[in-house]
Amino acid sequence: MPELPEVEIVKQSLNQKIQQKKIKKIIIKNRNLRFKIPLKFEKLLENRIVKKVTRFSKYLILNFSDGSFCLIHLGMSGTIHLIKKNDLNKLTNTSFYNSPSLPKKHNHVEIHFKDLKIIYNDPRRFGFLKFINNKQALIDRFDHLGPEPFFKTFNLKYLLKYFLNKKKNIKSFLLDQKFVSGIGNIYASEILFLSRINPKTHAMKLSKEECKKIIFFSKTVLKRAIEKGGSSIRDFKNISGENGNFQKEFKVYQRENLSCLRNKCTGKIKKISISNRSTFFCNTCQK
DNA sequence: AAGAGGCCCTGATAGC
DNA sequence: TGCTATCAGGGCCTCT
Repeated sequence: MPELPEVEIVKQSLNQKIQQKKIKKIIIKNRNLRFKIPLKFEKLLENRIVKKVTRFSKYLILNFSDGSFCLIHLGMSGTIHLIKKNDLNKLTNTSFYNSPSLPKKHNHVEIHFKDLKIIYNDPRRFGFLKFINNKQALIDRFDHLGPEPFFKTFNLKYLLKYFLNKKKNIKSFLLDQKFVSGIGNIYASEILFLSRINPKTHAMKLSKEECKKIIFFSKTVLKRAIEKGGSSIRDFKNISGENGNFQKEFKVYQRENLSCLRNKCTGKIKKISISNRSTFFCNTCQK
């Protein structure tokens, strides 16, 4: 599901709801996520106060008031759901929650606060949660990740140096989190379409101008997607159950055999596989 | 040592 | 109440 824009949407909506709140209880229904959740996890989180929620790349980060953290990665199919305790609950002291959009299966982790809880749901279990002791450990955990497209360090000099003698195709580089972090399979195709670059182009063959376009459109596409609340294909929703809208602006993703949307281009969108990931492009204007 | 490919897992859909 | 194959927003690991 989630590339950088979708995780950013989750971060923003979580921040409005759980900032400065204390974790009352953790309930784990299934520990077997991407990495097994250790038995001590509940004790490590309970009674900590969420100072704020931040994000790096596709990782959500609960920042606790004592300087520790909890990483949340949503993998391919993870979602987070906010459940408010119903007012009725306060009166009757039952455990009735108001939960219109909560899936029936795969609700693996519950984080309870005083008046609400958030639930981590993940059918494929490619995501994970991990407690991190301190700032240095967090920095170490992200050590292998390249800059986000928004960073100043994601610039022409960086690309030209990185692509020197690199035969790998540009589509794979956009998905390579060591090179640039936060872009996933949807936005990689969209960025290359806007840059008019064929996804199979060897990185070392890219001109200076093409590198500039990649930098520019990486920033603008992700920024626009965030403004539109992310992309909702299949099941992405924000934590209140609302869809994003960027999928309505897809130029190539999931548009196989449809006409190219570029002004005056008469091409059709093709779907190919690159490193086992579907890749969409116009073979007329992305030569 | 860069780069390709497999694998972790469930669910939706298409084709037979 | 059909089966089977294919594909899906990610990232880590192994092999060459």
